[in-house]
Amino acid sequence: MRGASGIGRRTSANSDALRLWLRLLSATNLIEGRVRSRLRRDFATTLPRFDVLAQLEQAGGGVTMSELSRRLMVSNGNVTGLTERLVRERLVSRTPSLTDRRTQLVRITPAGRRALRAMTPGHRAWIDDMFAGLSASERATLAALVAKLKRSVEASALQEAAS
Amino acid sequence: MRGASGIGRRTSANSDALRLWLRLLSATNLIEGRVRSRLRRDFATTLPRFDVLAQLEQAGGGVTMSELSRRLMVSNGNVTGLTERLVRERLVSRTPSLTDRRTQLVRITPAGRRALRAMTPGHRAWIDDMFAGLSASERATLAALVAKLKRSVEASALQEAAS
DNA sequence: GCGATTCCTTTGAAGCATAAAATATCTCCG
DNA sequence: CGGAGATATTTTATGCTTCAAAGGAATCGC
Repeated sequence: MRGASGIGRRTSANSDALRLWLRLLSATNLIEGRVRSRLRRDFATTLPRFDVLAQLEQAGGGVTMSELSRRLMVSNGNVTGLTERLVRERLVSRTPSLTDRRTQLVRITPAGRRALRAMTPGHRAWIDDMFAGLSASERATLAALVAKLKRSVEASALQEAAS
Repeated sequence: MRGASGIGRRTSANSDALRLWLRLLSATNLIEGRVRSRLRRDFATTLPRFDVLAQLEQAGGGVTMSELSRRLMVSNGNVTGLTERLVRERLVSRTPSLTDRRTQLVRITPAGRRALRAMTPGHRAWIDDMFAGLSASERATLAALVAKLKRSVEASALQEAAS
């Protein structure tokens, strides 16, 4: 577009990918922002807190800090502060492991489970509303393409790591 | 839309939307994280800084703080600190408007333009690599669906604002 | 002209996020 | 057994982000 002489066939593909990425980012930011502000307004909480509770509930038993970090896709340093605040609010418990003195086991408390249950239906309804403009088949196509994109990104990461 | 009667049929659609959303979020987080760490590693900068420079370059002339806030889709308060740091690094200038004493005009400096030009090709190549697993037609389909999703989200926002 | 309202920006408090270094523990190989 | 490396977690420094509140400045209505 700005390149004068036509860098070649790849120019249009490149711009396509960049534009697509910016569009994707803007759409997810839009959704994420709305979820965040509704969580704040309706439940006086934040998205990371909600995510921690949801992951702990889904995990069932106790989860190590590292495992939580992987599941949330955030750094382990971050997980320390995150659970710290949730422990302070009594929504989560953190106990040393009996078998490995390096690790802590994080669990959702009954209060945490109550809080999560109070939020889940609303949360699901917001998402549903926001995606309502897409038909079921469009959602299926989108899901497949996003899955493929994710594989593509992971492949590109592997390729770079190998060099 | 939240009406009572059709909970039966809508259940699976709901889970679909939620799963799709989580997948979308995880894919964008993956890409964003890679862009962020490469910007840090190769250019010793951050994504928000890059975004500010790119927006200012694209804007051409001076841009008010509010306009920058809208373009970046971040809060006003955030823009203050962001430009603050970039001004300190001499990549951006900030001058009071002559016609409206409430506003500041932010501009990219020659040094900022140089820095941006140094980063742009690499940035575009990363994105291109990460999207390489999708064919041109898949990218086009994805772009169209994301655009439609965005409209859907905006419609849902309007609808809520009206109530 | 003047008051009310709206707009632009900054400030302050809290939280979220990363990377890098420090600490502690575990594991495994010799 | 002992030490080298791997793993789990916290700490530190820095930066990004939001919301809410507050200030000054422009504009609208009269």
